Amino acid sequence: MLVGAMNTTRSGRPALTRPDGTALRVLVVDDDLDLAEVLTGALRYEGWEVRAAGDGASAVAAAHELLPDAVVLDVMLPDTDGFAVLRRLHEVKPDVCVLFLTARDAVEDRIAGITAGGDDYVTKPFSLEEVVARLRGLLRRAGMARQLEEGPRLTVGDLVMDEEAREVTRAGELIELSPTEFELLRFLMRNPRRVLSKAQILDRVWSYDFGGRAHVVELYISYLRKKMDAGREPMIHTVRGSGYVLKPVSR
Amino acid sequence: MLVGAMNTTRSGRPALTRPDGTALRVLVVDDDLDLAEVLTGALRYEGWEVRAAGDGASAVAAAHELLPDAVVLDVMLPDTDGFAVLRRLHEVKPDVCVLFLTARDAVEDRIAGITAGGDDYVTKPFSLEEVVARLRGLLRRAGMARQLEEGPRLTVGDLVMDEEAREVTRAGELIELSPTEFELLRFLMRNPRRVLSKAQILDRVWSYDFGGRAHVVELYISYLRKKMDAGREPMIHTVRGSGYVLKPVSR
DNA sequence: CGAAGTTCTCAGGGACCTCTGAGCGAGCCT
DNA sequence: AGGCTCGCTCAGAGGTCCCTGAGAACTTCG
Repeated sequence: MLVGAMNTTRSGRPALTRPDGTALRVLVVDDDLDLAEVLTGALRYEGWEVRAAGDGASAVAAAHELLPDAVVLDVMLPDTDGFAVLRRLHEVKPDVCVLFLTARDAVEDRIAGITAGGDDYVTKPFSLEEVVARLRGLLRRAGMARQLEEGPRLTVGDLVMDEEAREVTRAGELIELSPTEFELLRFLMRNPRRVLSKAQILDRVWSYDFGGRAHVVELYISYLRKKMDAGREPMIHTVRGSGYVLKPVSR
Repeated sequence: MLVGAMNTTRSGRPALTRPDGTALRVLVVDDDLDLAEVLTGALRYEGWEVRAAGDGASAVAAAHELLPDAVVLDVMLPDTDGFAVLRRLHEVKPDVCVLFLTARDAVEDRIAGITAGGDDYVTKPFSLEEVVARLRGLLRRAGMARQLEEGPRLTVGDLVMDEEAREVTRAGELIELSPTEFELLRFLMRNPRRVLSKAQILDRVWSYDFGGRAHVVELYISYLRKKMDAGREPMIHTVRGSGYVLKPVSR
């Protein structure tokens, strides 16, 4: 397979790109360097151009250089608060999308209003899948992202996921999923025909501070199978010793 | 699907545009920078071109550059009062629409006199849904807005809302709603088939200074259900862990 | 000034979700 | 085949999320 001519993610999936076909630019702002590192890696994996900053001042400086399409912004920063940074960022680039990171307890507090513009937020601890999904949603709605293949729906064989309505159907039949089941399936559907290890799944779908064991993944795969593969040709396959694959039914 | 060619809101809804198809231009004038930021974000989210100014002098200057179709104008400004600014604005652009922001106990007489010309006002603290709705109404009545799709009524399945008459019917049957219930339903109807989190709903429907808990949203959803879903196929669905969706009944 | 309506707080209870533990079966190796 | 590892599933504890009734504070209106 030839890549290089086309904008692709490191995972081989087609990337969301800017209208001119270049990579989307994202700025990550968090004073927790480990977390910033993880986020940066995950977003690069999506095929985006990423820069990181550790405080409000360097965030504004970086924004001047990068002119990012989106910013992932920790509300609690050492030097300034989210509102101030947001204002400065909007001065630099008025149409930038913002995804806020916030502690769970702070939600009721000050976030109300910040996100009112159509921006979004996730509460710590979050899963990488969630951050990526929210960011994709923001960029898509902002019209900054040009779709190469996928629409707001994810499709694998007769399995269809509407991320906005949080609805999943198989062969037209509605499948009800719990939040964790939904995120697990989303991760699988975004990586069809690819074996995903239990460790990979844990890293992506579960919160970064989850200490649990791989057994949970087996359990949730089991739940998913019961709900979507029951009485049908199975789409989720076990690769013993390696992990799981989601495949459209072969014919 | 290609976006960008067409004028759409960041929410994906079709936008109100100027007769020539370009984005409507709005000027926000308020010395509370946080509030101005929130308003700016919310109006951009509607697909409009927005600029902000913090005092009367810079408002007039910005108006010269932007030539706005509408102005959101705080009556209390640090340098001059709103009425003086209004006169200057009318010199710059005689047909501009004005939405006043005013404290609840402000002298309603003078406001009434000014708004008699067709302009409108909202009292602080307000909800973003209300500001957006008033502004849409103003622009529509002034003939500045070209309708792309929606008229003054919103329709989801057999549920119909006439925004101007403040009337809601389901299957032709009139449903009486309190002001808050009405705004909540309006927000839901403007985002059908889309899961809205309680935080999002709070941000849009409740006043920006409302410190209450997400619990209120549950309560009002409960009220709405009692009034519009009672004895019928339900249209409001709970998505546990995520929020609520409004969906037309069949499929 | 009383009555009706509206908004919000509080608390109980129920439904659902997540994860643990254990038993069992299936595959793999020698 | 036997023994081992790996994966599947059941059952259930504990926790979280959500719904709803009751009522207090406030506003509006007659």
